[in-house]
Amino acid sequence: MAYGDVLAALADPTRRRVFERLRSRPRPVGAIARGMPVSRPAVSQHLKALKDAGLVADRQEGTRRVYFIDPHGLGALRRWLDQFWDEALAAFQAEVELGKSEQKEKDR
Amino acid sequence: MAYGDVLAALADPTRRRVFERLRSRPRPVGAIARGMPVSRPAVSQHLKALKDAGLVADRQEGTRRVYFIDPHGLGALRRWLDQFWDEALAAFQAEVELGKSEQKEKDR
DNA sequence: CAATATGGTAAGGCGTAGCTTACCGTAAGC
DNA sequence: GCTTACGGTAAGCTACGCCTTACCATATTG
Repeated sequence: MAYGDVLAALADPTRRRVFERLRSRPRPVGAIARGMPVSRPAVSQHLKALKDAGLVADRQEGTRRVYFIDPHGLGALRRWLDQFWDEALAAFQAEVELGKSEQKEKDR
Repeated sequence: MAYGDVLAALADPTRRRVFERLRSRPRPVGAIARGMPVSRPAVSQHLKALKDAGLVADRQEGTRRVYFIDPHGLGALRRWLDQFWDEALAAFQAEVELGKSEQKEKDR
């Protein structure tokens, strides 16, 4: 749920590919693994990581386990990103306004 | 510049801390490293990674090298996130609309 | 022109993330 | 009730990421 965990989860290319496979619609594990360059257990492990990060959720459906996107994870990332963006932009503006004169010793 | 590189760069907690130190204003390497739990060379390596991902840029200033936020990296991440968010939301809506009846075999 | 400050880079060590194979549990189908 | 499909988990290997210590280059200051 923390944005740090979300970033860590999405950093791995294979895991991101698993995640993006759920973008259009929910899928069971087998369907996700099909056509992937790694084994099905690997996909299961990635799904667990994604779930722990709040990026996906799952429901049991007979013998299958269907995974789908959980908005919480991306929501946390989005909030951090938006806030960071605003602050950085403001700082940049301030920097320009000051004409980057004086206070060279503001390094601390 | 690619969002994948941005995610990988921001996944590491220490590197993220380096990055966030530039949020308020530009700083030279020494000022960034001060008070960090890792050595200055480690910070230099993190800065290189951040720069390669398009998250920071730098300018020479006398004997110092001043780093500051580069909007390109976060911009790429934001675009990906927004697009993903829209598509996932639409898919979720569609799923609900269909009342999750029929097409169980749409697994592919 | 020496002495000092600043910071990039190489080399090496260590921990851990991601993969595979093997195994086990559970639900459905005949 | 057996057999088959589906998928989670454990054990073990390998590779790569991050850190440290050394070293070097450049620029300022006296």
